Amino acid sequence: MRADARRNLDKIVEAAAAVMAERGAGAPMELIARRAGVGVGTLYRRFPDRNALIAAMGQHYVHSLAEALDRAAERAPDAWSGLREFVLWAGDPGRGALAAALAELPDETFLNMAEFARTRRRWLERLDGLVRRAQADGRMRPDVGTEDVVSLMNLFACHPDSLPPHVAERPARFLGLMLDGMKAEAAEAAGDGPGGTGMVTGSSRV
Amino acid sequence: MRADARRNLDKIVEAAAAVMAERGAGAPMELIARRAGVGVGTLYRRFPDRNALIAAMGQHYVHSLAEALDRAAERAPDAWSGLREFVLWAGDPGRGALAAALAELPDETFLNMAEFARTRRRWLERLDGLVRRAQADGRMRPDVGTEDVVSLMNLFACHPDSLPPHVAERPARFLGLMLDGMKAEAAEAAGDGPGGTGMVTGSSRV
DNA sequence: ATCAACCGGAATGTCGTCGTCCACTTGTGG
DNA sequence: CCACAAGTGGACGACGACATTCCGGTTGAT
Repeated sequence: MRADARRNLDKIVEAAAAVMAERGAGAPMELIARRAGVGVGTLYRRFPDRNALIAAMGQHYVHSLAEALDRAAERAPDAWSGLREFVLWAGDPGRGALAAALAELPDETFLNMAEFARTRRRWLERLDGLVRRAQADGRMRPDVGTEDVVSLMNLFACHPDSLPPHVAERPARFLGLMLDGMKAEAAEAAGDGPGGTGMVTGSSRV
Repeated sequence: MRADARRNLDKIVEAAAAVMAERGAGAPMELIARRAGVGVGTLYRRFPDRNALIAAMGQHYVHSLAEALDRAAERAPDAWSGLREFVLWAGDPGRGALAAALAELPDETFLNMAEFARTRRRWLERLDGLVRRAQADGRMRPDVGTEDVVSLMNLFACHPDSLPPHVAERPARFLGLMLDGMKAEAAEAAGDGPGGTGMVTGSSRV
């Protein structure tokens, strides 16, 4: 691979991440190309179609999640604070938009992404461990679960443009409110809870 | 106005409300027409452009909000439960999408909508009263305010298609979590709160 | 019975985006 | 320094999704 080609590839990946974060998976290819300072032709030679590009983004994304979780877990004084910090970080719309993009991807795209799946699973397991610890510590309600944390993280995972302005401006406020709602102290007195029969069971996004 | 024309008008209004609720303000006019069992021509004769249609929807919407609030307030045993019930009702994405549609409207559209503004103000005042009462009762944290309640209500006010599936399926779970986070018991121990210096001050949607 | 009001939806025009293609430029090995 | 394979950019044709117009046919009211 020629040196300039390599450089362009890097620029494209970077630009794609940025553009998709702010406009979603459907962002015009030309926008991405321009942001990378490159012609559409170049973009299409590297990634034959949009899905190829998104898939490449996915690798990055899931790795960064796993890393962030580990970091939060080891730095925080206890499981619950670690969880809180992580959710606040990961729930930022800019990051979430990429998750949304990945979720829109047709399944075929993932056929040969074994590593992706592996990383994802490991990450989920660690998250689950953290949740259990927080609950064991008596800091977190027992009637919310790992799935809820994941949901929370992905709550605002859509194009920032389609988020109500209140949220786009201060996502952390709402995430914080929900985290407060997950604290042990906030457990319902009677039938006043988050309104469900336990866990959210749908498939998650990330 | 001829009887059949009148009938069609009603059908259009009803269909527009339904379609906009599920597809946002930008929903194809033809879709609305078809849902109403009417040709696009008819739709355009009644409402010269999309904004006219949205404005008409707005009247309905704000009235229904005001009514619902009154209902909740008088039926609930106390201010906090009334608030909770109202938010759960009003925060449903189907309803919220119309609010989003209204918010997208260019300002000129509202020039001659004095009644709209009046109803809106009255509604906001009552909501504020309810919040104060809930706080006075010691059921609601003092560091969240009316604006937050409104934000909450409009949190999921966007086209359901662009909501993460988790949310679209169970909006009440997340609303419930946030409401729990607003309860007095969930107040932060120290710097652990919803992450802000008080109220959200941006302009609200409804 | 008459006719103005009303209707449906085909037709037209616009817009934004995709993905291809090729004439031109540039890095690199000899 | 050269020759040429590798790489580049962006004009271009095709497309699909929509808004809006227009008019021949239909229907309610008198």
